[in-house]
Amino acid sequence: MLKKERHDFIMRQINLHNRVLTSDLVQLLNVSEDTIRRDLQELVDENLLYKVHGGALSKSYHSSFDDSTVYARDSKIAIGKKAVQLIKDGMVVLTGGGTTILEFVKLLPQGLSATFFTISPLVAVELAKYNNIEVILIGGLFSKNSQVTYGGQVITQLSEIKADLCLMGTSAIHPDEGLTDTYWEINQLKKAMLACAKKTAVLCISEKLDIALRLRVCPIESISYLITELDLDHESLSRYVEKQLNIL
Amino acid sequence: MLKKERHDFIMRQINLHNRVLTSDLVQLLNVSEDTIRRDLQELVDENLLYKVHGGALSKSYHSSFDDSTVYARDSKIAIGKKAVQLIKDGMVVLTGGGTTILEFVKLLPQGLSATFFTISPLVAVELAKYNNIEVILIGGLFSKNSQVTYGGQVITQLSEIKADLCLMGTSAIHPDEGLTDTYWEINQLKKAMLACAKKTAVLCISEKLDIALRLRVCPIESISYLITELDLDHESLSRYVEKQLNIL
DNA sequence: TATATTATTGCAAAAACACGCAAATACACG
DNA sequence: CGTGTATTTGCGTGTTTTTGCAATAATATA
Repeated sequence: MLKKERHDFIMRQINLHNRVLTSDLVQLLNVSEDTIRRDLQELVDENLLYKVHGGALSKSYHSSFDDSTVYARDSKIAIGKKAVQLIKDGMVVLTGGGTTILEFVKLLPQGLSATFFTISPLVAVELAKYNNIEVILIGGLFSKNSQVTYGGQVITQLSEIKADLCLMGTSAIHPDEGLTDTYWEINQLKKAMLACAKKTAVLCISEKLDIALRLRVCPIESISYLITELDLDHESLSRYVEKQLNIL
Repeated sequence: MLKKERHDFIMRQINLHNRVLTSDLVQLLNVSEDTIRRDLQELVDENLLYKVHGGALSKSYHSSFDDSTVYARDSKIAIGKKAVQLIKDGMVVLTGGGTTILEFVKLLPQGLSATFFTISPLVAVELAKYNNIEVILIGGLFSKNSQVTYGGQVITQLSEIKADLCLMGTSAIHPDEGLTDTYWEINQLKKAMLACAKKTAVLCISEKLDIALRLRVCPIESISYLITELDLDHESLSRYVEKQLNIL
C-alpha cells in the first residue's frame, strides 16, 4: 500500500469517527507503529489532524467543547466585526447558532433596524437587546449538542422564509469539497438554511479551513461570502480566492 | 478512550452542569479515581476549571452573578422544589418562561426522562442539560420584554400539542378574578397554553397573590395546582383553599 | 468528635514515543 | 545499464507518558 493511500485511509477514518488510535491503524494497515507515527506526524504538518498520545483527533472534533468556552474569542470578534459590514437597514437575515454568530450579534450597531430569523435561542436572546430588530425564533426539536433547533418542523418553517442573507458558522470548509458536516440532521438543516436565503455568508475561524467531513452541505460555489479572522492576502486563503469567493 | 477525549468530556459536563463530581466521572469514564484527579488537575493547570473537594466547578459559574441577581430567588427555589414533585417519568410537560420556571428547571432530578415543550429559549437551554429530557422549543415572534415566543404561529403550534401538565409563571392571581394579565398577546398565549394541557400548575410568589389585572386569562377553577413559597396553612392562602384549589 | 469520603504522594508496570541506524526500494542521470 | 542519491520502512534502544495501587494525610458530615 502506498503512503498516500495510507494517508487517505487515515483521513477517512478521522472524518468518520473523529479519532483514530495508533494501535488500530497498525492492525488495519499492517505496518509498523513507527510508520503510522510518521504518517500522523506528516498529516499534522499538513494541518489535517491533531495528534495526541495514543492516536490522533479530527481538527473539527476540537470544537465540541470549545464552543461552550470562549475559545479563540479574539478571532471570533474579528470575524464578527467583518460580518457586521454585510448588514444593512431593512434586511431580513437568517442566522444559525454557535459562539461566532453570538459574538457577531453583540457587535451589531444599536440603531439597526432589521428582521432576524434564527434557530438559536441564545442568539434570539441576544438579538432581543436591540430595540429595532424584530426577532423570530424558529422552533422545533432542540439539539443538546449544537444548541439550535432542528428537525422536520424547522425545515418546514425555513421553507416559508425568504431572507436576504444567511449567516452560518461552520464545522468544516474545504476548497474542493465545500461545506461539510458530520451529523445528518445538521446537514439537512444547513441545506434548508442555504435554500431560503439569497446570499450566504460563512463565518469560519481559520483552523476550520481545509477540512472535509463526511456529509456534504453544499459546494463552495453556493457560498457568497467567506469570513475569517485572516487578512485577505493570507496564504491559507489563496485556494479560496481562486474559487472566486468573496472573502472578507 | 484517549486522554484528550476524557478532558473534552469533562469540560462538556462542566459547561453543561457547572460542576462535576469526581465519583461520577469515575463511573462514566470507567477509569480510576487517580486518573480523574490527574485529569482535573491538568485542566486546572490549563485554567479551564476550579477544583474543589469532591469534584470541580466551572470557571464561568463563579464569574456570572446571574443567579444572585434573580429577584426573590429563595422563594422561587422553594416554589421550584414543590413543583418538581409534580413531574413524573414519561410526562409531557409544557412550560412558559420567567425566572421562577427557570429555577424549577434547575431543580429537576438528573435522571428524569420526559418531554418538555417550552416557549422560553432560556428554559430550553437549561432543559438541554438533562440527557433524558427531549426539548421542543416552540418558535415564533420573540418578545423582548418577557423573553418568550408569542404570536399566531406559537398559538397554532400549541393547538397541536397535548400535554399532561402545563407549568406557568404568573403576573397576577386573584381568588375571584382568577388569572389575569396586562398584555393582549400574552393573554392569548396563556389561554392557548391552558387549552392544550390536561392539568395546569401556576407558580406564583406570594406577592402576586390577590392581584387582578385588566385582561382575564381564566377563572380560578381552570387551574389544577397553585404553588407558592408559603406553607399550606398560611392565612394568605385561605381564600384559595376555599376554592378547592390544590395548593402545594 | 468519630467516621466515611476524598486528596496527596511516591512508586512501579505497561504503553506509547523519539531517535538513530540500516536494509530495501524507488528514482535520476549519464 | 550502472551508479549514486533520495525515500521509505522496520528494528533496537532509551525516554517519556499514562495509569493504577497502596499508604498516608486532609476534609466533610453526622
